Amino acid sequence: MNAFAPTPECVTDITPSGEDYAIVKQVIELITLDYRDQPSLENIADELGQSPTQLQKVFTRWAGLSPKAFLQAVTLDHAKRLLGHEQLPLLETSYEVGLSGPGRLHDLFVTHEAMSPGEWKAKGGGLTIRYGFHPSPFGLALVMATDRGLAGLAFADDEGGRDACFEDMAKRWPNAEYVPDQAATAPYIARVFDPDRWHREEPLRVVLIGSDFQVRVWQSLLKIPFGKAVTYSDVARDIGQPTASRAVGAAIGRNPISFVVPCHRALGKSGALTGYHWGLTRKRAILGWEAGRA
DNA sequence: ATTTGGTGTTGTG
DNA sequence: CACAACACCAAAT
Repeated sequence: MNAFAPTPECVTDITPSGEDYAIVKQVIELITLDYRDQPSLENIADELGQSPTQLQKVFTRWAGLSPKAFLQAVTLDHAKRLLGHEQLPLLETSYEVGLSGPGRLHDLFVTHEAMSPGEWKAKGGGLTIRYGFHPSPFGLALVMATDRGLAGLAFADDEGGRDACFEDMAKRWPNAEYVPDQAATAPYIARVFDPDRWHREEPLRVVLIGSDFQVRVWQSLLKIPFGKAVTYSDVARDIGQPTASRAVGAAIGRNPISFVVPCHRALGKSGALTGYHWGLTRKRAILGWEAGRA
């Protein structure tokens, strides 16, 4: 059960226990399934065998958003609104708005640097990657870092999912050396999920380790302003390969630094939420979380 | 509503 | 070096 790594005790406990996450997850699933019926808090609590007040409290603490607000935020209508409340905003224009609009919340102030082609070909050879598991608002998170910055962020579904999660990440750079080091990764977690620190403090350094094409796609995602979304074909157009939307989808799916590189802000052309490497439920949750803070 | 055909890149043999 | 697999999309049933 707990054979993989010692449970983190150095972590600041702003996050709910795994149990809470499990409950919240059910709530989210229920809401997103039945949002058409606009279920009341009572209905939901009934369905899950919880008391309404308790449920309200847990959910709000977890998401910074009441269940009611979340319900509204998460309808398809919301997803479509993200794409642009006027006509479909082409990526260019949303960049304009995102970059030049006064006081507009831009994205995380992330400075990114890609690895050189040589380093990429080495598949992580000669690279030391420190990693650790930490609780996060969206479940247990696996953080990976090199001395040049944050390299990977993934989500594990439950305790048993740790190994699978680590495998999934580690096979991306098979020749790297992996060292468990909670102390090194803890600072990243603290910053990444605290929106107040995104633009004031010094920028977050990340390293994008991937093929040339993938890196271009990820850089394009980083330009999407907070609280906005784009379609896969928008991204394809932005990187100068307008017919490559499918390839873009594949590349987005391999994004190693989830949440930081906002792959959750990529939607299908109709505004429908399409896939997510760590589960559609989590994608909805993240979008809802952002909607509550926009 | 569903199906079908055209896509670019990547991982595998 | 070919080939199947993809978090897609538009056009034709």
